[in-house]
Amino acid sequence: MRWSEIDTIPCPVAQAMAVIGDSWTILILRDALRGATKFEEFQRATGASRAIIADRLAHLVAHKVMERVKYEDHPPRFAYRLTPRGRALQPLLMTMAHWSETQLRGATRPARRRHTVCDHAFTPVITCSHCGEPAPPDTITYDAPRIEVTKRPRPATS
Amino acid sequence: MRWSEIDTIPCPVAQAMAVIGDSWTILILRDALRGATKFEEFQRATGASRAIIADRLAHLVAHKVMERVKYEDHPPRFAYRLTPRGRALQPLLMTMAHWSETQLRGATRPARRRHTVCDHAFTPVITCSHCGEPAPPDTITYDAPRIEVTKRPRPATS
DNA sequence: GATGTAAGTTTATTTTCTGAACTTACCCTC
DNA sequence: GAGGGTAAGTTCAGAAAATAAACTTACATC
Repeated sequence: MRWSEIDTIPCPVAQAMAVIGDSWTILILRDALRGATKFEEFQRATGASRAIIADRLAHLVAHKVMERVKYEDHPPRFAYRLTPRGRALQPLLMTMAHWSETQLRGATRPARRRHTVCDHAFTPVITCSHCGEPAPPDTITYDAPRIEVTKRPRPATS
Repeated sequence: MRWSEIDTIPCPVAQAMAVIGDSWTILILRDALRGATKFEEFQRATGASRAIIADRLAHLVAHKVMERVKYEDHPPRFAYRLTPRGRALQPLLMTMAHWSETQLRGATRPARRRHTVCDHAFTPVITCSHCGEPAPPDTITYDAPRIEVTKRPRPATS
């Protein structure tokens, strides 16, 4: 199976990867969440080739993660802005950064996130929408385990 | 810049992508979190080519996200298991699946997650480690905005 | 003896990426 | 008014990576 066909897999993770899973795309989204909007900004900040930036931005626009808006007519200039769907990726990027900071000992010191509600430095904690308590991996089960869709030949009737 | 060089970028997100950002890798991790351990399981569940599975598993092992353990000597058989570092990716995958389920209208119906602490269906909510309240994107600021590391020539003193 | 399973490796072909230059269109400075 | 800068791409040839399919080793089962 080709990578370009992952969007045919009926799985939420695969569907997400079809939209944001290409190489460089996450870095583009990282920069968009930091405020980048221009083609050149994405190119410089990511370091990817211009052809890749053009391709990935078009892909994100096609999937309504970003929108392309003209902000100047002569000469034509465009800004790429996150849509609500794109802004909804912030928790994903934050979770990824947190994993990186806690699990990989790189040369990067942790970002200092501040919660403006309580005005304190914090780390993200995933909790349960029902009881509000933390929901670490070992406290989670799935009600309807995913069923492996296997094609089995139907017994011939003719 | 080549994709194989992202690991040189001093940014937590880029460092994470260097470890888990290749195409197919997230699907391999998805299956590992679902309980897959064998080479053939990963190959069948993801649909990627055998060469890709071999390459990606080796990469994950090299970065201590998975470990390769022999579970049979004659003939040699190996299992790939998540390390603590790998299991720590569960929140990332869950956040991704949640984004997909809420933001993409695919043919995939939402997984029914259950929190065993309160025994209720739930959705993941990111909260603040300090006050415990939800920390949506618009309540988060950064204390030390990332500084662009630019080399500027030191004024000559001789 | 043939088939199946498991864990890969090898190979030829196809696809994608990279770096660099090129294009259009305007503005600013000397 | 010539040259340089900015912005948003496109084009192209060469390099790198992915793909499908076959092959390998080693055993177990039919």
